Amino acid sequence: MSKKKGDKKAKSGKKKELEGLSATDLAPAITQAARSMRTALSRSLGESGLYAGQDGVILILAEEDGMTPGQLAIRLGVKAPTMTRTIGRMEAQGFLERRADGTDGRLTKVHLTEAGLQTVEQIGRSVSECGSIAAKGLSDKEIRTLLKLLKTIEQNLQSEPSDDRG
Amino acid sequence: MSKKKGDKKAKSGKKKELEGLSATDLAPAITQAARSMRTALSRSLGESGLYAGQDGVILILAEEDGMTPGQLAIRLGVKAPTMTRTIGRMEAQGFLERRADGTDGRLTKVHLTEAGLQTVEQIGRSVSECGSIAAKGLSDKEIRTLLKLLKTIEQNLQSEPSDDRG
DNA sequence: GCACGGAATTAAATTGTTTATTTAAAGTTT
DNA sequence: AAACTTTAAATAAACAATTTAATTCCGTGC
Repeated sequence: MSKKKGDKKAKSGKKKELEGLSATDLAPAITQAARSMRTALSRSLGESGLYAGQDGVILILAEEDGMTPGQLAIRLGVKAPTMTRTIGRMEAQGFLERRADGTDGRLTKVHLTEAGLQTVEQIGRSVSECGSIAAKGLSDKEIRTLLKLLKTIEQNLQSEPSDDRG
Repeated sequence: MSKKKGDKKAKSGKKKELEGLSATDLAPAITQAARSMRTALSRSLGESGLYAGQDGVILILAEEDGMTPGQLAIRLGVKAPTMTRTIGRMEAQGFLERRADGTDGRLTKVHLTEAGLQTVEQIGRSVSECGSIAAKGLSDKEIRTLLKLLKTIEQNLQSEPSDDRG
């Protein structure tokens, strides 16, 4: 077993369910867990007038103000267009504002407003609280294991951008 | 809050608050993993003309045809309106069809069409493949651990409506 | 006959992706 | 140095998923 490294593809004509015996359940499991997490976070975030997906922007900006949309997108793992629109909404909501970069005309710098700054603590609390609720009953070690596993599969998925046919 | 990275208060846990030292990262980690998974699945599914989120409907219907939208929603862990919309689209795409229940006028039964039936195998392959890609480098035991942890946090989140407003 | 409850749907808001367009800096050629 | 080409960043548009709140429709019960 464990033909992990030097893997040859499709060595047998059968269904070879060996590898997929558990991995098949991975996609549904992650999807559901993320949905639940998103819903919980969304609820908690709602008190500050934010939607799930906006929290990360403020948190990152609170650490380093004046980042560009592109940088934010990379940090948050979303595509640039998503970030553009989210920033637009958050600007309309008054949490942040865009400023043109004086040096490079292509760049846009995103800055937290006073209202945005005031949400930082609440957001941190919401995210932390959701994580704690989700992790209830799990040991510290288990949480770290989960985090590590999650990071691994994320890297696996991102290093395979497209399905190589053949 | 001074829970920065590198904060070395990770002594062997005794207090409950210490659990939160890593749990804070849980929400972002799951969110991102799910995003990557969704993107990968979406790509793989695209070959059959389906979108991520539609696959589960067909898979469930393939096991038990004629379920109601409400039942499907519960099985897939989404809310009823989501299912209504997804079913509507899939019906327009020709993968399934709605039929009124003769006995109870409130119910709608969802049935797979011939075209829908033909996608079942491909979907199974896509889901399985994505799981395998995501799980690359992980042992069987690790995958099972991940699955178990995921299920735990999902149950934790769903049993806690988080309605504690004070 | 009328009120209540459940199932499905509609409405409105947002995130997310892919594809395509605009704008500005940088590089290349003449 | 000027004009053209290429690249990079931000954005716009189209498509889908998801949620909550409100509405419609139907069956059951008072």
